[in-house]
Amino acid sequence: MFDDTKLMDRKAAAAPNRAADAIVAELEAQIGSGQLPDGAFLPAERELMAQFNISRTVAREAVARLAGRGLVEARPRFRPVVRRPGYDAALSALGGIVNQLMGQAGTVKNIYDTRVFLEAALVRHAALHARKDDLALLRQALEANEAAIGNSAAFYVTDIAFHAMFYELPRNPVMPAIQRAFTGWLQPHWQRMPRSPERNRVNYLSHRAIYQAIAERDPDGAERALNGHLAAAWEYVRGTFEPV
Amino acid sequence: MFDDTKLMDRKAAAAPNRAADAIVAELEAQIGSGQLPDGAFLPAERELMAQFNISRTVAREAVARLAGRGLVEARPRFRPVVRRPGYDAALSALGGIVNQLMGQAGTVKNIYDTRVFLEAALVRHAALHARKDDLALLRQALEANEAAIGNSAAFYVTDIAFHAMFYELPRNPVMPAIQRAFTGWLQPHWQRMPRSPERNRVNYLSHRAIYQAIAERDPDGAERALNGHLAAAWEYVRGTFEPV
DNA sequence: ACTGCATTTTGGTCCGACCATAAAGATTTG
DNA sequence: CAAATCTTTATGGTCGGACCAAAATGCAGT
Repeated sequence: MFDDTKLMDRKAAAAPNRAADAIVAELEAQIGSGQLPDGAFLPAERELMAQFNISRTVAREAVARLAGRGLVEARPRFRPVVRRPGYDAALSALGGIVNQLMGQAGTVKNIYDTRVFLEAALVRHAALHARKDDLALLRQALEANEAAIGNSAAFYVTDIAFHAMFYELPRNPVMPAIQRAFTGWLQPHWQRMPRSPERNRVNYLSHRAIYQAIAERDPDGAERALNGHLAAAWEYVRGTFEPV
Repeated sequence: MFDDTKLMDRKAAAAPNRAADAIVAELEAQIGSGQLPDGAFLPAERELMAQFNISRTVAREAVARLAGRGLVEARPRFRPVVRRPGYDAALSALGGIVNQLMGQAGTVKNIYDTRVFLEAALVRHAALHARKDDLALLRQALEANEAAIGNSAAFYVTDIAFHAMFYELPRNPVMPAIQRAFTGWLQPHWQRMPRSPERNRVNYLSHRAIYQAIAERDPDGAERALNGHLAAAWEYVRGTFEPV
């Protein structure tokens, strides 16, 4: 049709903007409106050129922009795929920067403290509001954790799964996403932590204490148990990245 | 010279990667190590070309990548400036995606609930651990809030400032950043909320109740007051974006 | 219907060029 | 001499065309 739209967009953008901005906005809208459904291929770069009367440079930049925002998944030589963003995608967008932050002193501690703070509130919430089936799932996770004491790799997995229960309980999809983000960021440090069945047993006992406090509807006890558990874990791993 | 470096980089990248990745990694490292201090100019694109034996295309993509991650600030026609990332930069990187998420049903509620959940834990923490000077600051914020009851715009600001105190108290720099992120995301909705001195007074009274509970070292009371306050606020604004 | 090869698409990279503006330098002016 | 103004240069933004390698596709042969 007419490319009046393009010209108008350029003018509408008062500040000296990039040409790609208009394309990004348009594609963004199409993704948001479902016109480009999740999983669909983004128009090929050469198609975008024709559609928007732009050079390939701009088309590529627009796609790169969208990829940076997580709206499309652009693997090196594959057709970019539309990814309707979820909470995980959002949090994972943080990944890069957080990893950079991790290089700075005190960052790991700050992030870990934040996690502890949130999780303390979560166990408290669990103690107050967990339903019977929630408790059953929690117990199940606890038992899986116990069964894995002898296998440090499996223990790590069940450990995370146990903690994950707390994030599931509020039934707010943001919470599990936050947990996945936390574990992802802290994983590199945690994996350097020496593990052993003895150590696993200690952690398991902590988990059990937390579970019992929750089952007894004792928020303070649960919070205390969790804080003790995570404080101990911190002491155990701090040496691995703070060469003080 | 030789483009051996380039070729080697290509090989070093096991998977069929983008050439820009190597440059991104290098610049990232230089930023992290302080070799490129905060506020410094990034090498010009044509310099990067020479330095890394790459085409301008790749140089530009690398810069764009860094800009996407928030490590450099690339305003349209200005030299890109190095920005050592902080917690704010990290969370602001979420902005784009979250805004996209906001278009989906239930997202605002989920994010708001997360905020409420966290803030409840924060007032509880405040009630238990606030020091005298903390309380003084909190009282000060409360009084500023009271003084602004007649001016809705000012009230909005002091409202946020009052809540901000809770995020400051744990002295974990992540918390204030989270608050700024929350307020930034929710702001568009909140601003559509009708405001009035009467409404402001109600909110102020809620704030005062929270403050009093904290001053009395009553975590449960503080949490209850906050939850009531924010639940009421939610009821008040839900109509503005859920056309149910 | 399946397999394996040939063709076409498509993203990745390079090159060279031009423009507009920001930054820097030279020049005029008060 | 300093300030304002003009001129040059540096730099990012965009364009068009080209080539490559890998992915996707089509086709042939079994």
